[in-house]
Amino acid sequence: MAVTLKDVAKLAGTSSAAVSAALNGNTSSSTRVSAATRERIYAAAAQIGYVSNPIAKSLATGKTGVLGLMLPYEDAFIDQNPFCTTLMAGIMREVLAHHYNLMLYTATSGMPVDRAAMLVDSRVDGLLLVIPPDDSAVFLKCEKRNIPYVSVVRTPSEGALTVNSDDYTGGLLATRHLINLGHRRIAHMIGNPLVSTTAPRLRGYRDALQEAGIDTDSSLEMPSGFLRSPGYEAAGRLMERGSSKMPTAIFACNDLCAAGAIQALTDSGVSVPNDVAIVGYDDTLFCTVTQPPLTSVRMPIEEMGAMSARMLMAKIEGDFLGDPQPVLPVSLTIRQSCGASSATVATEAPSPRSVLQ
Amino acid sequence: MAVTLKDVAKLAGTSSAAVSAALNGNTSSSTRVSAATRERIYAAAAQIGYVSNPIAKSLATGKTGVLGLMLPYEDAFIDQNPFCTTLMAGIMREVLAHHYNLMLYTATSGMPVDRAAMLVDSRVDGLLLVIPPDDSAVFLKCEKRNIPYVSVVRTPSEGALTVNSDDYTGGLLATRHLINLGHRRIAHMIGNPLVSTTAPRLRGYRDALQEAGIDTDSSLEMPSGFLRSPGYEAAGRLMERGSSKMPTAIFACNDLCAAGAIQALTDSGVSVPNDVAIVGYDDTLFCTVTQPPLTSVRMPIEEMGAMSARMLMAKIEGDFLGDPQPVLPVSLTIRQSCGASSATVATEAPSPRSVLQ
DNA sequence: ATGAAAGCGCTAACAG
DNA sequence: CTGTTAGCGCTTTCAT
Repeated sequence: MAVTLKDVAKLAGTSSAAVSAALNGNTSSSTRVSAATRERIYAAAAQIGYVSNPIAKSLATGKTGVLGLMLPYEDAFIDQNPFCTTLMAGIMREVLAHHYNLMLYTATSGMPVDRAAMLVDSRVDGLLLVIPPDDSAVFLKCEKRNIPYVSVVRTPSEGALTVNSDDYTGGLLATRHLINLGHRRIAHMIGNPLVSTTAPRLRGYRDALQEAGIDTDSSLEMPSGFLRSPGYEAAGRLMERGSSKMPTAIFACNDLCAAGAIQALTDSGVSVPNDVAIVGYDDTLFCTVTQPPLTSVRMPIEEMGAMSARMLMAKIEGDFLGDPQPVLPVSLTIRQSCGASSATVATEAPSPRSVLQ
Repeated sequence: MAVTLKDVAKLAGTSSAAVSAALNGNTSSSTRVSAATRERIYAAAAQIGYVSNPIAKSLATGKTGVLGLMLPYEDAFIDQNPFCTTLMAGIMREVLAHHYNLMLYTATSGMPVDRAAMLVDSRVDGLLLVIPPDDSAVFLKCEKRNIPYVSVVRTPSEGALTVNSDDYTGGLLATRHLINLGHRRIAHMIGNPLVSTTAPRLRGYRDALQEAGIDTDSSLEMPSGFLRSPGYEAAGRLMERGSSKMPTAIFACNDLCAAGAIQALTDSGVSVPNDVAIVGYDDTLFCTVTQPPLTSVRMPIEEMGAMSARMLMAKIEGDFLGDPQPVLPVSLTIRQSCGASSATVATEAPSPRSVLQ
């Protein structure tokens, strides 16, 4: 059916080994094939429209040139949180640049081991794990079958390759910004304790308060989740405290949650930023659509994707050298939701290990 | 290195053929293996932790169980337009349910044929093409190498499998809604003539005007693109017309564009919806964040993804039966941006062929 | 019901 | 520099 190496060899009057060598550039040291036969091979291949069969190649070499991307849950895309998608853009760019391909998987957190095993199969040379739960069965499978992997957004553990952004500094920047604007009663809407970014951001929040000599108040640390409606509800609970105990500022775990809070406050006639200032996290497109536009902590999501892909490919090819657990820097994009002069961007130098604090 | 069929066979005291048959359920008619040997095989496989090698299987069978997903451009994710990502959610759901896998490709529209050829390789059983340009080299390759494919969002052509939503009716619904609210001077912000959804939506807009006896005014049909800033600028140009000639309503090509328009109008002290009413398209999360919340045409994006995946898998397996060119129904989600009573959802029965008009 | 053997299309040793 | 020969791990006739 399909035209194979052998067909090319026959037409070029040579062996399939020669064709293989010619079409792959070179094998080890020399070029193996002479310029003359190479030309004949090229001509023959072009004439009958030969296309290499990567499956056969993979079986012979044991390499597939494919990375697996394991997303945290089946609806990873649908919540319209741009994290996964922006990450993928960065990953795709590197993957294509290095002539790899990407295979997509999604995992439910409670995935049984045997299902995880199916994913970790011979079709991929390595795996990119996005926000994997710490008890993921996939880790076991990878270790056992010796498959290289890189985790994106996961508390670094001994020997593992991980890519994170500096959540601790993010919490610090957001909270300091509010403190610098004169706020003393600052609430923090906490995302999800099971996600590894939650704890360091909370520490950053607390440390910023402490720096400023402000006592932490655990009733101001509100679990709220990463979506819009929990942000709306959490802000509602805040308002029930009465004006004397109500915070004058909120540091929300992400932009969606912040947008919900803005809505709740506005609906109740509380002015943002005059009565309550708000900082979001992720610096997504939502920040420019909310009224007022949202000040937000920015992390280099696309670069995180790109870096994780580069690390994985280097690991696969055995020439991995750099930092096995990079922590990428964050910054603060200032808009109108805190009443500060806008269009300013405060950048922070990377503090490589602060995520571990 | 890895444990193979042969290892299992040896341990179970049988042949690799028997193991293959046992582990794959059944071959043709009978079960081939007796219950006794089957038990031994299962036990042996479990004992040494056998995992099938899909690469070898693919080479032997000529099937990979992998669909290729070709996205329209390299930054398909990064513009934060949820179309691609929501589509992928639908695709993934079906793909996983049918025990297929998904491989990701992105294509620049001007991709040369040889690069297209690389993508259309033996690693996939079929291709899902998202918003492919009509001159895409991929079509040629697929036809030539006889690889099944389904295009999502593309003008149906003879014999091709395509999935579309009813853009014509979408344009009709949006425009009629504005007309019913008393508007006569209605602008349409046009997305991109190269994208196949643009023309039918424009036709819907024009036909709705005609139905109502309103003359079309080409100066009100403004090219604007799918992003926020062109929407902002287009609204600016509209306002330069002076209040007597300025439209009282806008039908925008998508939500992002509509959000930009809202911003421009609000910035100039023009009230939405009191002075100008706006309808968006896509009914994304942005609709609930804008001020006022945006009335928008909704299309079943996730279902479009799911359907395209199902069609492709059926085609691959040779049992494709249904409509080769389905056109999915759209509806109108009414919020506050037109001044109509909100929380109403006008639904339209599917008009299967109207996209072709 | 079962085992032997012949591939799937390619690469990698090995002789020449 | 080049052709021959084994496989990679699996499925699939074909005898038995």
